[in-house]
Amino acid sequence: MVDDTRTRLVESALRLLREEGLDAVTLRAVGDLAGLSRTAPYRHFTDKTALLAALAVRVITDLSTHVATATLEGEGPRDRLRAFYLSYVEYATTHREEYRLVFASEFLAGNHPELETAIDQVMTALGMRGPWEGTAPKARVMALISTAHGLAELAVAGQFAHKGLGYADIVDVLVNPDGER
Amino acid sequence: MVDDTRTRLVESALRLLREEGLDAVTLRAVGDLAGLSRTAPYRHFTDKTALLAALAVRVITDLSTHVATATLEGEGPRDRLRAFYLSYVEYATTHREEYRLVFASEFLAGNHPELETAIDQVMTALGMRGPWEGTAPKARVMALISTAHGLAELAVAGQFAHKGLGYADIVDVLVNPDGER
DNA sequence: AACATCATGTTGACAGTGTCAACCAGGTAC
DNA sequence: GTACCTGGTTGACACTGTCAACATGATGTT
Repeated sequence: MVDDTRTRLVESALRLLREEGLDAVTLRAVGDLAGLSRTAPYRHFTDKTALLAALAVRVITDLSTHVATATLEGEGPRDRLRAFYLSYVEYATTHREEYRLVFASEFLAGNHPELETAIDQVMTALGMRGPWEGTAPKARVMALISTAHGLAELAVAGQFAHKGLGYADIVDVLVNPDGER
Repeated sequence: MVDDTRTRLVESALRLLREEGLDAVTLRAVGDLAGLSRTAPYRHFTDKTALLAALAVRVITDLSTHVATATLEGEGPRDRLRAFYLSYVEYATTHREEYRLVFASEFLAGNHPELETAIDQVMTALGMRGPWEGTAPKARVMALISTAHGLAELAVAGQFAHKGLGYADIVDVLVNPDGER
């Protein structure tokens, strides 16, 4: 109740993003859907990109919990690694527009500390709960995230289906690099 | 000479992209810089995204040759793998805007077969010339590209520097996953 | 030679967009 | 009771992609 309209704005933006894609997330549309006026977001966000950043924080938190719970279900380290990759990519492909938003160029370039720290926290959380529980140095965590992210983006882009592959095939290679079976 | 103005338009767009960023690549600016009028691009491209797709093809070809030559210099398979990753990420970080363009959402979603096939060719070319020369099945090639791409995007986003790491540190982990030295 | 066609280019106009300035209500503080 | 801040509105602006209409020169056909 404290910041009701602010979250309502973010929620409206999320609905637009999900149902009509990123291009449909316009300040006017967000205001309309929230039952407010076109420039209402300016009372809660300095910028359009600030609104999108807040939205991205929401999305990345969802992604984080989805992956974290799925990863925990793995039994051995290899199982957990596979579960991590699979759940990450699964989320990305079933939430295409949202996933794209998180890594959209505006944030990569821009100064949105709010989002930066959220990404940070999620990354370390994933790394900690990941296959190398607790013992993972930073570089390993980043390698893990890098791979998952690249995988997710190419999967979303349809580069695997395009070649008669599923992303599970790529995950197989990643989990089992030497090809033993 | 055959299609002079078309390539001049692409070249103008590339200059704008490099010097002022993706947002500065507007149809009017491109036309101006090419000494033409605002809507001149419409005689050579159906869309703005079609122009950007042509530009992306140029960029991705550059990236391909850069990585291919660098990779060939590696001596053993591990050296070549490291050279591949390093040169890929190096290109991405020194050509940020261009690299982002190639993987911008419009193309990922859109129907630009021209670009799709260019990506295809480059991918297989890279895979073929990569560390598992010739013998690499499709899934391995895609795993390689996925990792390189994820690495590149996080590097461009500054997620490594942000933690006191260089991308070379991550490459170390990727090339030497078991941490032997 | 005369004419039609087409590729290439131009200007004018239009709907949308992010953004800002100005204004307005209502609650809070002194 | 008056000043002030917060959250909200409308009007306007510059800019964008895009289209329709028009010009013009080259090309080709008869």
